[in-house]
Amino acid sequence: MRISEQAKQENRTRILEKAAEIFTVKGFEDTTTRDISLASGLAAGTLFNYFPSKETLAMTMVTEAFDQGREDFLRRCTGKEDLAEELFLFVASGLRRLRPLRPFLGPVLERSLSPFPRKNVCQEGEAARLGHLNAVQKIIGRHGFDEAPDYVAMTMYWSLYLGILAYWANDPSPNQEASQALIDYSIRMFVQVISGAGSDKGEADAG
Amino acid sequence: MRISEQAKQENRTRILEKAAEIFTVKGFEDTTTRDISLASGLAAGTLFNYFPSKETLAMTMVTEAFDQGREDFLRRCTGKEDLAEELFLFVASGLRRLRPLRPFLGPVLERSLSPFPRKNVCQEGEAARLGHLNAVQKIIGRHGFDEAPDYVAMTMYWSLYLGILAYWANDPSPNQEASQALIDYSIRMFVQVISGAGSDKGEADAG
DNA sequence: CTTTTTATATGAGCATGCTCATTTTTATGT
DNA sequence: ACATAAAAATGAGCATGCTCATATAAAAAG
Repeated sequence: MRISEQAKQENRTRILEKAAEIFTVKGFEDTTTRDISLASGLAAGTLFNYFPSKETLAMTMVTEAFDQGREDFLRRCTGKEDLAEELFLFVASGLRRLRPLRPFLGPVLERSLSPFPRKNVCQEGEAARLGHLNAVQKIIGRHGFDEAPDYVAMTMYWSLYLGILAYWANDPSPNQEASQALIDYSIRMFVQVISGAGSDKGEADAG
Repeated sequence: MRISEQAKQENRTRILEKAAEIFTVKGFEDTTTRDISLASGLAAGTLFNYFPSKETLAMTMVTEAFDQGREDFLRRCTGKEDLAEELFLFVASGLRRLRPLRPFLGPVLERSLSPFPRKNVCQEGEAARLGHLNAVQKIIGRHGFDEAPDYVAMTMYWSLYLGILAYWANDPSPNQEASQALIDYSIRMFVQVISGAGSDKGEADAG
């Protein structure tokens, strides 16, 4: 069978749309790939011609949200914010775009964004993480921290960011205000670290 | 069929031993529950009379390591450490006991310890987290922070701790020295937060 | 218009975590 | 000893993510 480029794009789009719909209603884990295929008018196996895994399919939406969030950020950023303010704006821009995906975000992010070592790393997940961290590094650079933060700082940033996502993903307060304090604290803490606060190592040595 | 209490305990122990062996060689994900059952001299289904899921089976080992780590900590703690030192000792004691499980720890901890919302929460995982956090609270209390840390502080702690575990789980340096810096920084950062450094909220408001 | 080539759709089928009706073994009561 | 009840072992079977040989439709070549 051969299909027009247009039909192919339409299939891909339809899969993403239907998947988002069903994920939202039934959750990520209770939605089967057969559900999605059939709802998209395709056979069970065909879905995997478009996305190599259920995880990648979901992460495609997340990655898109991340990208849009970054664009929003660039548009909203005035350049007059201090480092903490700018990071807050950056994180908030991302969350705003992730908002529609919130009902099924938990299991997806847990699998794909986690820094725990795994066998089959999801490509989209890696890309999302690197893209995000890269943007953070750029922001930091613009604020005059010439020496790039080391692995310690960036590892801590990612840990805190995942914590924010996890908390925010099931923050029951109407507009996720409860998450704001967490974001605020986390960012301020991170800024302190890369500002070199307490940068003498080995104070507590108890190995 | 009815089996002596002794035989039952022996089965349980054998399952745990064999599972650890095979996990270590093949990794968590490449080990099937059938592998474990057969190696333990049991039929495929029998394993699930002893552990409700593969995840719980693995987490049983993790929980045991956590518990032993806590005991070690109490034994090694002199009471003269400052807060950061004591927390460092606590974390190090846990890691020491987790060491044998390192080869297959990644996927297990990712699933079971993650704060991301999921449908089927693993009981052992919840217990491990609460036990750990509880111990941390106690340590903090002993150091004269009467008002218990709020959810923000404890959420941040857990985020940082998971980051430590993830980094440590595949830290290639001979004795995981590279993880020490991360632990050190993370703990010092946490101590700063609960010490009230920058406790005025809402400085960066960009929602 | 026919043939050939190529890209894609298809659904049977596999592996695996887990369930459950059934079978088997032990303990208890007489 | 024997019968009955309780507890645990068993393996067939299910759901589901994913693979792959095959079928099929469009495009290219003749």
